[in-house]
Amino acid sequence: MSDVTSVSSEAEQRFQSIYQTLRTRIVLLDYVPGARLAEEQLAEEFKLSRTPIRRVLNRLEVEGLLEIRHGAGSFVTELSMPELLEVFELRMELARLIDVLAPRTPTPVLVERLTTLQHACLDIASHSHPKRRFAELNLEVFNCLMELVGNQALRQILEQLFYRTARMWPYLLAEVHVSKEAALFHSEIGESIRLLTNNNYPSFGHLYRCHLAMACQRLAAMQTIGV
Amino acid sequence: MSDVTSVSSEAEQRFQSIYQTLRTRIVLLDYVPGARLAEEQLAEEFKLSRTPIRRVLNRLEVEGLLEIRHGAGSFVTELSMPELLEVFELRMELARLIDVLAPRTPTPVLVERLTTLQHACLDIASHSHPKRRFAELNLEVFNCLMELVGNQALRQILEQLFYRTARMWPYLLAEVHVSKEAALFHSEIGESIRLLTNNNYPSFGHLYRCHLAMACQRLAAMQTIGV
DNA sequence: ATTAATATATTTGTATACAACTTGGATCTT
DNA sequence: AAGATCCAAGTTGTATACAAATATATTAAT
Repeated sequence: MSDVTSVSSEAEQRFQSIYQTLRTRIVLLDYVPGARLAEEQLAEEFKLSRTPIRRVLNRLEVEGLLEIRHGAGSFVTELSMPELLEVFELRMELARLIDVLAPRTPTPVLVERLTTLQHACLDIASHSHPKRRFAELNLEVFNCLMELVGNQALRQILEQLFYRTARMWPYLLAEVHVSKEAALFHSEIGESIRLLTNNNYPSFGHLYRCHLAMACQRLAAMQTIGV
Repeated sequence: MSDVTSVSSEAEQRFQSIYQTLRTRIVLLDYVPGARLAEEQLAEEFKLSRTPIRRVLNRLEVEGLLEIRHGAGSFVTELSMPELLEVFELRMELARLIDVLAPRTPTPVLVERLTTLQHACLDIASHSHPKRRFAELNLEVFNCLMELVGNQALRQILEQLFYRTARMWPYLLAEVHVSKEAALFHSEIGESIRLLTNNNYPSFGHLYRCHLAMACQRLAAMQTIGV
């Protein structure tokens, strides 16, 4: 994605920056579901007028992370379990396509980044805000792995869907289970690295699918929300 | 999609109307690749200011149909053969998922609409503008078929990808081949109807995939464009 | 005549004032 | 006191003036 959206104009850079910032805040639950984002307030924070802010908010609405109501405000959307499961199902099927559609050779620097992130998983439990830290690492790992997707259209879709479900971790995960989940994540990254360094990268999609499937099961086991 | 985007506010209705209008114009080549869309001009046409028009243009840019350049204008994107093939490949794989993820039972009214559209295919050749007519019917048939997709996330994605490739028909198809292509389309719709009325709808995705695959082959056989 | 530089016109991006709408509270009625 | 009504404050949507950037035409230099 960042390859496609090659930063061009000044305005585009600003947009991307604010867009990614707000998206991250939503996904990390800095803005919890139901929270209101005031345009004026954001405009002040980013030292801009409402106009460019509105463009970002509109985009986030299209992506399903915001709901803008005339005269009322822009509200972070709620998570609904049926929707989460639906999107997860789709992500699982799409994962298989990673192997089929133009898989990319992992670079050494990618493997190195993954290894760094894997080690960081060990420190999640001792972090000041474990759940948030876990969500952060989840985000970073995802961004790494997306480099393996050669089909740009697929990549864009996977990204969109990821950000639609990524909130579930800090939202649903009980504080007591964070360390267990972190350990699982650590081993998952390890498996990915082993596969990638053994030149089996064209079956990475399969592995990723497995990880998603297991995550989906754990998700379904968590407390029911939404409809 | 039209179920999800349940028309709400006045502004949202206006947006949807203009958005779909412009998208259709691009897909039907009323706006050819490379053409410039002036905000001021569109604002005049729709009796609005530039502000809501810009929202529409931004959305079309995200969908890959426009490229907006500061100080220069908003230009309809060019078609590139590699991108078309890439998106087609993805659409083919996604088609299979229609059967897996919440397939919907076809309603009698849907079958009736399809039958009407099928008959309309016979009149394409004698139409005043055959290629455009063909593209129109292609659009309408697609909208019908999307009713069979129960997974909303999948539906949204299929729609997005469709509009990214739908332009190829009026763009690449030679005038002499329109009647041949129309006949093929006629029989494809026929096959779909037969399948749907035989209560075999859970395998509709497979059939759709076959149709896409054949279309993709014909596409590849057409004159090379882009890179 | 050709080319480079400049100026002007055109177009998109931003800021801002105002309109449309929603929400919460105050006031009045019963 | 409960409920309905109305008003006012606050928020998003739209229109518009201006800034920033680009493209085109003009002019000057070689």
